[in-house]
Amino acid sequence: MTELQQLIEQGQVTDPNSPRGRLLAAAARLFKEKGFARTTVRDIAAEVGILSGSIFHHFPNKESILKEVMAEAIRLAMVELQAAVADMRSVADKVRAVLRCELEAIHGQSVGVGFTLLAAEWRYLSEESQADILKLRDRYESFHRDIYQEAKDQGLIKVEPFYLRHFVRGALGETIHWFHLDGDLSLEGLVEQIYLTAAIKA
Amino acid sequence: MTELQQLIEQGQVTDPNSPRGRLLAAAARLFKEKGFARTTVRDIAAEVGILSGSIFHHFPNKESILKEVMAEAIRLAMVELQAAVADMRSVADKVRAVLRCELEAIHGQSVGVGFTLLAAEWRYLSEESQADILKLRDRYESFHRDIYQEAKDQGLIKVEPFYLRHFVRGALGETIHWFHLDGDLSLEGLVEQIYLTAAIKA
Amino acid sequence: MTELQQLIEQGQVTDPNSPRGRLLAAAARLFKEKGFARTTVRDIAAEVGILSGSIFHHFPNKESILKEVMAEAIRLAMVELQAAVADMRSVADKVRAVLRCELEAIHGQSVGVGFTLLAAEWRYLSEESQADILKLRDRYESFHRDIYQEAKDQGLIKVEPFYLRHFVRGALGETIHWFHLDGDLSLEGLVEQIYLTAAIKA
Amino acid sequence: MTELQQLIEQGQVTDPNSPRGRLLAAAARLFKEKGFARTTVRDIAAEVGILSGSIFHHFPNKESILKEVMAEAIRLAMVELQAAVADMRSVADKVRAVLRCELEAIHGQSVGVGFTLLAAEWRYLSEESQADILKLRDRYESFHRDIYQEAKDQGLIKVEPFYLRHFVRGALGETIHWFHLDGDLSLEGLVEQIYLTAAIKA
DNA sequence: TATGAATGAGGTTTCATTCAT
DNA sequence: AATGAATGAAACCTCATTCAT
Repeated sequence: MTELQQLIEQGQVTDPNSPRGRLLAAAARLFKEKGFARTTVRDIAAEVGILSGSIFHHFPNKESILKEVMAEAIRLAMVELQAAVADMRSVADKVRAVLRCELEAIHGQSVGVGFTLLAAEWRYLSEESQADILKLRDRYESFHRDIYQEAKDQGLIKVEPFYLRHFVRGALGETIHWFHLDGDLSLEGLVEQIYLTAAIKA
Repeated sequence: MTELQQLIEQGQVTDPNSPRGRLLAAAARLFKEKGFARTTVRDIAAEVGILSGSIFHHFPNKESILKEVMAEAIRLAMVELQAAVADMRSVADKVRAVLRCELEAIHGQSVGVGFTLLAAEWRYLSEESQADILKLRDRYESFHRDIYQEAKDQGLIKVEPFYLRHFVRGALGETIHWFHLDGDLSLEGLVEQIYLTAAIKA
Repeated sequence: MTELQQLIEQGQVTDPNSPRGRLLAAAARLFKEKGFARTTVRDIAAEVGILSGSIFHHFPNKESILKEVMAEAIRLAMVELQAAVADMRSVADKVRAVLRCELEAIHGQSVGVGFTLLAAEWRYLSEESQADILKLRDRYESFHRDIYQEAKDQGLIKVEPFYLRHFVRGALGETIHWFHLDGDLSLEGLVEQIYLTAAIKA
Repeated sequence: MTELQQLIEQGQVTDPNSPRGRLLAAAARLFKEKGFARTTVRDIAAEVGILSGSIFHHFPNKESILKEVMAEAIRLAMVELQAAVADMRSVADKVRAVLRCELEAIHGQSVGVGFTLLAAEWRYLSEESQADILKLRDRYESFHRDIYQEAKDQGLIKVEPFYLRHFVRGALGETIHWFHLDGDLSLEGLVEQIYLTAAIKA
């Protein structure tokens, strides 16, 4: 994972082998499984083998864990997105890359499981935290929209990139509820279905 | 609202003017605003002007309020869906009708606000309740898929109805986060954008 | 049940077929089964097919139900005790009669099930109620002690009646936890075992 | 108290000076005074100077406190019973020792006050807890019965040990309601009265 | 950095009791 | 006499957070 190591060195993502990193991973897993509100700090602590009081040496409070999980998920998704598109020449390939990349963030282990939480547990972030995360997220969203704009300029799609991105984000996010990596449809196949649905082939 | 009155008389939906009905409406509103976990029964009770203990004359526990909100939202959405499609002749009109109908359920007041909660607070339902609600929801989903199947049979769309429905549900559900009835884009316009994105016109 | 009818007519015991009487019987049964504290007025009301609020037309509060159950149990036990001894000539027969009589009150249906509660739920009576019930109970206890005094005067037993009555009351009360009417030992046999243990035969 | 220290070291009884131990002692006292149902966890916490929430660091729920009070009372009573009988040679002395020992458990401070609760609050134990405590209690009861069997073998008593033990347990338990250590009758005198009542002297 | 006991506010739920109908 | 909705106090319990060790 070259991108991951790069981010770790830059201090933008916590080393998953550090106590803090293991805490984040455990929290992300539990938040996804049971929801933020139903996950107790005791649960998280138990998951990494420490006592609940010790968590507060690493995070000022429970909410900050959620915030950090989300922040790291976006940072990671962002670099992976850039890397995925970098190799692509045609716009069609770029669109497919972008779709695949987000699906991997949702279903894969690459970004931890934190990416999913962005939608599901958004409400449990304080307003300040929401603002902070929104800034990170905006760059990520712009990147998507820019690709779609390119596609529109080339006549590949008809809808406004602004709308298309919202539709696609919703459609991809929803896959968490019905698509499974080990099912009949492969992730690559899922990309193709989305592509087919939303884009107009030449 | 003829459909509503009909459901009330059938006992499938609580009269919004009854104590229980006002409780459900208040709960739905608060669940949507603050989330199920952050809403206390005291909040709900205060909203309708009773004390928290009195809630338990109407519902056995807090979760059952959420369940009932969801159940009534689906029942109402279902009859509205059927009514909306009933008038339509062409498949294209039917597709537009189901899109508009679901968007109205999400953004309008017609179905209360309970419809939104189906996705957002699903996790807070016990397994038994989830199973019960799923049964209701299955009928609703089948109805959508059947329309899409018709559209596919007539060459209007290319993707499998199963996938398309999931994509559309995700895309429409996501609108809660960015679309507002009093914004630049009308609901009718939103329907058209979705239609344009997902369906291939002749 | 001549004694029962007599008491009913005197107004000392409630007619078991009246609403109030059925309430008392149901309460006694539930108090015995689950304990006073764990029995709700709703439980009692449900048992006789009315709603909880209606109970308070018959009793000022929950505690008064317990008190009345106890009071009627003692009144009934008292007349049965007197009747049982009336026929006996020898002191030995009288002693056996009072033992049998108390065991019947504990295990039989004669006194309702209220007699058992005197010991088990005594604590849940207010001080005033305790004083009232104690007055009733004192007559009952005196009756027992007087028989034992007779037995002592005739050299049948050695211990002071005061102590013996306490010992016997404890021993008989405890039978509720291990003796069952449909077991190997008959009630008559149980009387004999107690008699054998506590009294010295000639 | 050598036996107590021994049990503490074995982890079978909580150190009365530990937080948990003080909690148990306070709970036992309150349960005895007001009954389990009327004693609130706040009461118990206040008694040892902590807040109610802190109780749940030591016990999972209120019932488990009662269970532990009972369990420790039996464990302690058991070792004291064994110690008391160990010194005795004649069966008559053993029987007296056993009676004295149980009376001390009921009236003394030796076993805490938990022993009394075994009878009085038995109902408030869940079925699982009842089963657990019964196991402990069975050993204790067997010990008593074995002594009585010895006495019967030597012609000291006539009744079956099984019945005698039940009678004696009831009689001794009842003393809680009328016998007081600082009254006219000494505990030793009480032992003698019971002995006289139940056993046949040569 | 970790512990673990304690905090203290707040949560859901229970339930005897009231009262207008 | 009965209903049934509401009361309101109080119950048990949860849990993020603190802090001395």
